[in-house]
Amino acid sequence: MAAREGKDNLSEEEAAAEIARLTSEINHHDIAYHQKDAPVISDAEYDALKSRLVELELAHPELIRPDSPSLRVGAPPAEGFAKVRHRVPMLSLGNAFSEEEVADFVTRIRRFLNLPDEPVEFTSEPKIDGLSLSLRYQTGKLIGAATRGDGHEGENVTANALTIKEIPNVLPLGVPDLFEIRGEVYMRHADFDALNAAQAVEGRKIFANPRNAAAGSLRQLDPKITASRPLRFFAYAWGEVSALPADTQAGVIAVLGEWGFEINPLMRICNSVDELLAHYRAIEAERANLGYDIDGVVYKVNRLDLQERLGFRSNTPRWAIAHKFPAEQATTVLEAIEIQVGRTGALSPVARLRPVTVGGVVVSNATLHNEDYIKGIGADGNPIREGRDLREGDTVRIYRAGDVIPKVLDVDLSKRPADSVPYEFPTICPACGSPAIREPGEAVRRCTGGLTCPAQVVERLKHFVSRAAMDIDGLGAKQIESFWNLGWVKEPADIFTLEARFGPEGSEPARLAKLDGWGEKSAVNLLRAIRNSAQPELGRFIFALGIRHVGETTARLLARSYGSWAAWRAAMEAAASDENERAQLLSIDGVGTVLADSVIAFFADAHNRGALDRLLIHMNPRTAEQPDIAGSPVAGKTIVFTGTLERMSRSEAKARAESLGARVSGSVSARTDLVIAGPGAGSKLRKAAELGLEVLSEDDWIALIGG
DNA sequence: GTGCCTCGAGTTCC
DNA sequence: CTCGAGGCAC
Repeated sequence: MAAREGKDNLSEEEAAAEIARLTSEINHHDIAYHQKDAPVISDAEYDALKSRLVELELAHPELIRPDSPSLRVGAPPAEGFAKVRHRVPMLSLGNAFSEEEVADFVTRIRRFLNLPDEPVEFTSEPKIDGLSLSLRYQTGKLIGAATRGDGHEGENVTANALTIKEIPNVLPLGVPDLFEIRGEVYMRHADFDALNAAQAVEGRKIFANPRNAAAGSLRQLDPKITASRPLRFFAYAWGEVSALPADTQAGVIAVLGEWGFEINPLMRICNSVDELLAHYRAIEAERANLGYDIDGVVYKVNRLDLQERLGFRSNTPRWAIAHKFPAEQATTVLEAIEIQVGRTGALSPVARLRPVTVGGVVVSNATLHNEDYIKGIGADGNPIREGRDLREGDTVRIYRAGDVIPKVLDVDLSKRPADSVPYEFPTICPACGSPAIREPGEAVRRCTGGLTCPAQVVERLKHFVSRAAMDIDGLGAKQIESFWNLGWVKEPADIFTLEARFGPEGSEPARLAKLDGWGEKSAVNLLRAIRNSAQPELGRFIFALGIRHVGETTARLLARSYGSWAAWRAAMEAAASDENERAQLLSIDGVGTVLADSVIAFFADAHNRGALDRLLIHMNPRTAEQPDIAGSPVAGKTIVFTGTLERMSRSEAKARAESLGARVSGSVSARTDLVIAGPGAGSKLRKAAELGLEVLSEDDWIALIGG
């Protein structure tokens, strides 16, 4: 190994010692900076430590420690923005596109809160079409600004936010110690036009719309450029806070106005669906005169205690919804219908369109969902659009669903070419030629090729490395595609043997670095990221396996229920022949027969087991983290609710129990720890008595969990 | 069996 | 983002 000394001429031992020293020093400063907010060295000194570490790691990749600060999220390379984790996620809102959906939203809330008749108060305000930003104030000073990103992790744009005039750098005395304010950065029409005119004069980029201009301006690496752009900010929400200055949505927002933020003047309080809809129509009528873009109206439950009770679904709050304006439409020609094969073998038709601008974006592809959608048939077998099947050559109306996803709305039959023929959906897989079968009652036609179908295998590999699964930096769909074509990666385990294939200890220079688009640095980074991914969260790992019916949420549910990989795998393999084990799987609230059988079949398959064995040589999924259960009286217990709950709805009770670390099951068994029975409880209560289980009334339960 | 409510799997463009 | 379908309550 002497030949592999770095260009700094340090020996392996010396380099290792220095890396260890740098690591501990940087960790120390990270803590000082992030947790105590009291840096003890200058940023420049800190950066010097970091770059020395990276330099050593580049020279001695074999010495990179899995806990190296250079790998840490939030400590990125100099280019681009640092990542910031949102302590309170920045979720998106559910959407309503019709008055019925708004009425459903209100009904749902009343039902959840168990207030079928009483009015619930809502705020209603325009939905600004900009980009959301979270501003963190500590003792009244702006200490950080982050974009939404994926909702959990955004980009640190503090330096840029500081240049926006409508964002105060300091709040008045007496504000809570910690206050995260959230709102929308946007650009007014007049400012946008002036900016584009100036850009044109200078021969610079013209922005397609105010939203893009605002986004582009905020994400400038040079804050001076951001400062020169006419950005504005409306405050409308908050994230992590040490105290709240009011107990209603409208009350808190009004206080934000007193603190110096711009708040939207069109916010109103509404007491009924009719009032919400009236306000929606009023805003829609004013839309063209506002001077800035909006794309709908947002309704929120006004009382914060009710918001808290309503809580969150996996990705959206239950207490708010965005009522969207109808989407812009455009007409173009459907030039061809092509078929893509997904990881489950699903054949998905995609429309190739003559490019057309819709809502400021050029669209050339659109999803067609499935066979029936092309035929114009709905799920119930009835035509959605009588006689409106889609044919190549047709003139079609398209729109962007939610202003994002292009969709075909319908056909202009008057423009249909005389020689057009109905589209024939293929019955063999275009990727491998195997028969493509449509199960009775299903909408999707699937390739039966399984592992012999190259399209399915590649898509599964892409899924394995995808963001929500293993999330390996530098290894995305494109890289998987090229490694597959080279024959380097045929199954997940191969990802972990890439290192042996092309260095750093193999051939010199690395074979990877010779490929188009790869340099030595990116190769080293990739290998490091792969090594760094060897201990994934169990839930992510289960999701990565790509078992049918097991998505992100279910994977986490399984991880939480079984705790460790070994326990889960053993249980799933046993469940094939052990009825008790299968019953235990089915007893998990949210797991039914289809899901259970899919998982059991996955583990019964010899090829899958072999691929797992090969993969697990290289990795070790982490045992699932339990929810925050400090002081929780029900942590780790299995709970069953039965009968009618009178003080909260069943879904609310379930959500509360889970947030306290309990496992909510749908059926009573010997493994049940606690049964909460309301009036009208029947068979489950009897069974609980037979088994001698602890049974609580709803009042006891509420007392137990503390209100 | 029916009617929610959620989740999974597919998709676009930048 | 939408659609289809799984899971569960009624």
